[in-house]
Amino acid sequence: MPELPEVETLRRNLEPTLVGRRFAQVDITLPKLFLGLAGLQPDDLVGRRVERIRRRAKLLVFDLSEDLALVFHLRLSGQLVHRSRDGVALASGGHPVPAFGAPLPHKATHASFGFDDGSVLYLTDIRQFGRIWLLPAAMLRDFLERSRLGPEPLADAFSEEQLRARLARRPRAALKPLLLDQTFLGGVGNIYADEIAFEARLSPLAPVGDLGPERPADLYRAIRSVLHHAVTNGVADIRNGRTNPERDFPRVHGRAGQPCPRCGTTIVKTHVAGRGTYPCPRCQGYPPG
DNA sequence: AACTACTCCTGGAGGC
DNA sequence: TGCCTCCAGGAGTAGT
Repeated sequence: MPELPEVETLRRNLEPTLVGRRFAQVDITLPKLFLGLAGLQPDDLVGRRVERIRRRAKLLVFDLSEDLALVFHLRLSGQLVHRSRDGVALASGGHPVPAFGAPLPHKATHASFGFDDGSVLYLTDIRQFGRIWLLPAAMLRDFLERSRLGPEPLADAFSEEQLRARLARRPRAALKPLLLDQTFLGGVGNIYADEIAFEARLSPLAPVGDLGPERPADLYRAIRSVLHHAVTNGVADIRNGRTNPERDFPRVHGRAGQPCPRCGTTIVKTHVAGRGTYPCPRCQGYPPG
């Protein structure tokens, strides 16, 4: 599930509660989700301290003492919950099912990390697609480069000019598949791709080479504003594809049959790149032609 | 290079 | 109630 805003929110939540803590005990109950590089095993975490928590695209990266790194990818349904020795919620984030306040471990809790203060970090992942990598810090750069992730859309270094240059390299690609391509841009997933296309008033099927001179600027502003808004004001709240009608976000994703918040036209559901896609036919000129 | 289809999984929703 | 199908916020791989 979690896309850039959810992972960034999780990172900000965990930072104050985990940095400085030492691993005391590690329990991996679903072995396939743990990938130790250079022969590292889960128990190699014990005694290591969390020095820093970073994010790259949808990856959550723990820099550890003694030159190790622990990397999480929550994929579709992973969540992390950090609880104190007494079971008090310290921090949580990721996929909201099961509810963050539910008893832990849940039957889908596949890894737990105990710390020196008695607190525990639980990884719960119903669909088992999430992964954890433990690797030497010296391998982290290669590890990240191998996935060829595109630029960080919220970084200062990500400019409109950079976006234009990257669009120019893929002129025949349709907008939504390009936004989902992690080598084009790091961190956008299915919900935010729809929200960005809506904000920019662009069809998810529009070939980006046909946007004309002005629209890339709209797209750039939409990428920045949609992701920034989500990180700042709280993230998407969806349960199994159903939008929570109490919230104004997402504005179009999951809202087939509801009126467009801009023009009132009924939002439709279609499939683009094999993913459920929700455009406003009028605002976004969908379908084209 | 750039599509699609299939794969890894579980579980909730809705049709009958 | 049960059974069935479809769908779900990701991404790697294989085929065309």
